[in-house]
Amino acid sequence: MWIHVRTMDGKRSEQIDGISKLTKIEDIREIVEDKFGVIQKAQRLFFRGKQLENGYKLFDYDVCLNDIIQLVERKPILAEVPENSSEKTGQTLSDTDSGIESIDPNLKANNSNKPNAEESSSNLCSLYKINDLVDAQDTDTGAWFEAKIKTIQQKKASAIDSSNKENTEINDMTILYCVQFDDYEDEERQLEINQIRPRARKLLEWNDINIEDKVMVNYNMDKHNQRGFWYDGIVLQKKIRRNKSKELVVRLLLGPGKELEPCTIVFVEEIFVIEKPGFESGPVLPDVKRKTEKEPDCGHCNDNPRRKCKECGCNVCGEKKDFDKTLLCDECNLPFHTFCLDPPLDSLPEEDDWFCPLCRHDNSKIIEAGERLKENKKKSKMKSSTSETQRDWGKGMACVGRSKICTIVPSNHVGPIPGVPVGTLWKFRVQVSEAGVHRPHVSGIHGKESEGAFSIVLAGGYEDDEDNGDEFTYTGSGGRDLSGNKRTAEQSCDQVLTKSNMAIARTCHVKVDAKNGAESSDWKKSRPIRVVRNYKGAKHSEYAPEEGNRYDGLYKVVKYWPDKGKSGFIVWRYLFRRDDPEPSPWTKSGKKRSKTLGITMQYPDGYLENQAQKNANEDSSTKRKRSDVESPKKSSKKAKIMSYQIDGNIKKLIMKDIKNKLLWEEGLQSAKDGQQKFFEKLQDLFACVCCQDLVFQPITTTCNHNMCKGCLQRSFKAEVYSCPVCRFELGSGYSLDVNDGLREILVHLLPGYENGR
DNA sequence: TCAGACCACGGT
DNA sequence: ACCGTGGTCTGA
Repeated sequence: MWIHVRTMDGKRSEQIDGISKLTKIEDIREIVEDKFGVIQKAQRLFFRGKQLENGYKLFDYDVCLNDIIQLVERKPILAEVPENSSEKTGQTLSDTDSGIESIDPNLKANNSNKPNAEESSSNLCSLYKINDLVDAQDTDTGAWFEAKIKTIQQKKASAIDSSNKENTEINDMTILYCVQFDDYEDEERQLEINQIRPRARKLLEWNDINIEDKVMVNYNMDKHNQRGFWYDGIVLQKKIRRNKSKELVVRLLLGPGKELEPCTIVFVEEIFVIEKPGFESGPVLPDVKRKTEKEPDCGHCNDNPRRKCKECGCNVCGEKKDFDKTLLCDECNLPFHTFCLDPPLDSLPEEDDWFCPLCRHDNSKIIEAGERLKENKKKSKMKSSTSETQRDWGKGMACVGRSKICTIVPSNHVGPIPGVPVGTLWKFRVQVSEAGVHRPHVSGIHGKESEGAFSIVLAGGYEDDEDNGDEFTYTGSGGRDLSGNKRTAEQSCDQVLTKSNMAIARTCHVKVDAKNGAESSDWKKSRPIRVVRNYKGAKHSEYAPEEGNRYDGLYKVVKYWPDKGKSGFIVWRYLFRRDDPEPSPWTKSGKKRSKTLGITMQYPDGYLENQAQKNANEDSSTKRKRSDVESPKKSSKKAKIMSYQIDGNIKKLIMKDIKNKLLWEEGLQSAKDGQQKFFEKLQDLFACVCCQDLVFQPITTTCNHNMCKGCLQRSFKAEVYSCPVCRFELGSGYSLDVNDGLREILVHLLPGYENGR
């Protein structure tokens, strides 16, 4: 597997090859140190807002193929603390409450029941005190995190503005607050007063939210519809959709001069009031943790500090205190108070490893190190977490997920996928799924019993299937015992005409007969099914591709019938016949067409680089064997790629779409690189800035930007009358006229794309 | 070298 | 909750 690491500013990006989903974070750090020259300790790695911690695997964070991890270099602490001042105010928190020191006697620490220290220091005038629970802004991301003030320090004299020199009183501007983040305990930051405020705990009712209000919202930079971090934002739009769902669009404030808009907020029930500085305002609210993307560390008690928990608190008494007197078992990783043990320990053990009573006596029940990870319902049920297998399944393409999804047509689309010509080749099934041609990852049939089948794959799983190219027989699925996560097995019972078997039968233009099967008297009226041939079909078929998977066009079911297979059990058979205007890829004209279209084997992004890296490593380690490992693209004789010929009528329409003249120029240019490139570009050029999908009922504004009519309407209903792309003021009277020319072009180029909307 | 074991993912 | 015409690792 391979992933990418990118610096937060996006200036540098590197592909990391040859890793596994089971690769540990510390190993990633080592590679990052190599490639970026950032020492491991200074690396902060983020993925979907989560900070990656050593000891965990990529899999634990759902890092998948081609995902991008962001790298932030931890900045050295800038401020120095004068020696005398550190004695007075810069006290660090010791293990008891005695370390709390009040700086301003008038302000009471909001979480301390200790009376204020009489001998509080000097003339410091601060809004906060040590141990105050605050929201603190992370300067790298601009997000606010729940944190606690650990120390309060005075800035070094030289750092103080010279104009303040006369002023001997120390004010808030000259104080640095050292805070510790709740979720990242090893993170300490020195922040200024404006980066700290009381924790947001007051929820805002929908009706109390007004345009232009500054509020605190949850937003995920990568996956906009998922939970992320907490940011400040200015409300731009507020809307209730017809289905009563609410929508809030904000401009995120990420720090001085850093803003981001428009951002659609998903968690509209969790809009918080931004607290005024200081704790003088009103009673202290109960401290209930805001939900962030990070899952609770303890799935048992949800990190509720008031709940006794034998998972994250002492395993004997459940209390969550006296952590300095807590031992962690080296095997089960559970915490134990020294004084709760039987017999209790007076001091911490000398040895590096310590085992709890249970693990010490029972050597048979050794739990793997790193086995006790974050509780994750789904993952804990998975085989990998229950069996003690050492198998590294995470390296290759067998267990990868999709990294793209086809949205130009709905998943139940019948007929060809626009922009995917007959003959298109993909190395892996997962890519066929990504392209939308055959969506299931493993299964050979895509269809619903109620809706019929959409596509099938011929992969030679049934040896008595016959393939004559333009006509073939196909066997249904089922009737096998696949327990144990197997893919194939002997036929062990009869197949029935249900589920996907029924789905295929339904497409046949004849009344369904689940008992005897049926034959259509007019097979051309059957519904078309996309057919993909896999190289494994070569076992019994001469029409299978040499490598990977090939889209062979549309076929229709002529008839289907139950048949006694070699095993003696009933299987369902189907006769498919080709009915597609595009020539079959194995014919002369088909081959020619493939050539002129410039069809080459498609590999996943980064695959060739990864292979090259792999080969380079092998060569350097075993120099003796110089077997030229298949270099997938031997472009010795460069086939001339024919530029994609756009239909004359469509070209005329394009010429008429004057508002998008520049975009079309770019689009037409890419047509010279072939059909594939053209369609990629098309979807890129005409993506709606709001929903990121291809524009639906496109509106082209006076400022020449395109967006869906619905998306712009939403903006208008929230009384925002400017262009979502450039903020050009369109005015409340702006008429939402669909650019019919553009719409017609898109419908012609991408037939079916409107169906799913 | 190859058959067999076996993992997660996406779809119903 | 269940299923499946992938793809890769392992051990004979």
